[in-house]
Amino acid sequence: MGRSPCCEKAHTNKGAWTKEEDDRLIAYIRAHGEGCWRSLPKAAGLLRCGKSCRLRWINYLRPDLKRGNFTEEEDELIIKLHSLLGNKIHSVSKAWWGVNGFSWDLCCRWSLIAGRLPGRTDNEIKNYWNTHIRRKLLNRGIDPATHRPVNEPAVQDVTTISFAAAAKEEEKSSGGFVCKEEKNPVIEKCPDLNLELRISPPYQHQHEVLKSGGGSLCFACSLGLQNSKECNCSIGGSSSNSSINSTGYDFLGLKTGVLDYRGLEMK
DNA sequence: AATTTAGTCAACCGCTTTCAT
DNA sequence: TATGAAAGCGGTTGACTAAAT
Repeated sequence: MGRSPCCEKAHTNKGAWTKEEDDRLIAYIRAHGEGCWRSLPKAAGLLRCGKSCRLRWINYLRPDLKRGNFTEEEDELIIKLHSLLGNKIHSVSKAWWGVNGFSWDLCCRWSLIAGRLPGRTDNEIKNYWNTHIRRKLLNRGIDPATHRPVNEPAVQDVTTISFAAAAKEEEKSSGGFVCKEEKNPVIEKCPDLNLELRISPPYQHQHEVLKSGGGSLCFACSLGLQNSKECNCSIGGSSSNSSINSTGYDFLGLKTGVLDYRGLEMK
């Protein structure tokens, strides 16, 4: 059953990589390409776990990495993307995202943000956020977690939707399997979850319009934010700014094609 | 010059999802 | 269908360096 173990943990090096290890890894990947991390260490003559090799390559050795300082443009893009993707929507159960047609990928913010910044890694962006941007936002008087002004009173009694609670209730009464798609969500108060980023099931109307060649979704709509102020496409409910959409620009000031969330899939 | 403190970032850890068996 | 390892992710740690005292 299952696969064989990836490596013998007792015989693997840990800690900082040496120049020799780097060279071996680079040489091996140049010759054989990326992938099959499990067998790579042995094949490359490295006393490292495959996981460690993958991390070293992705975060440090990849030739397409852009080393050096982040530009002002990159800073702003990270902030904007984080404001959209960085909310704590993890608090909604993964099961719910799955059964309701959402991709859980949308919650993996650092990798998504990294996907929009060529040559930057999720680890690098994560570190940069924690060491630079967080402070930068605080200096601007903005809470880096919520992207709201720091002195703005905290939103109390944030209403959240717990599908887990509904499922649990049903599980109790039915004594077994629950088809979550049929359950009504239970509205509960949950002070620790800020759902500034609104979520909703896929919007059928959008697909109808798209099918009939009526236009393309803006980035916000693609994330289920069609009723939000970020929406600027002709399909979204709140915005009447169809002229913006017709130019193909989304709220980030970039071409929709660039930030179409279908292009935000995992690396 | 020595010590302490703060900042940076590579690497590790633990978790979830995916996929081979 | 069940099982368990691989892959991939975000959070955290700790070694290192620079600045302050």
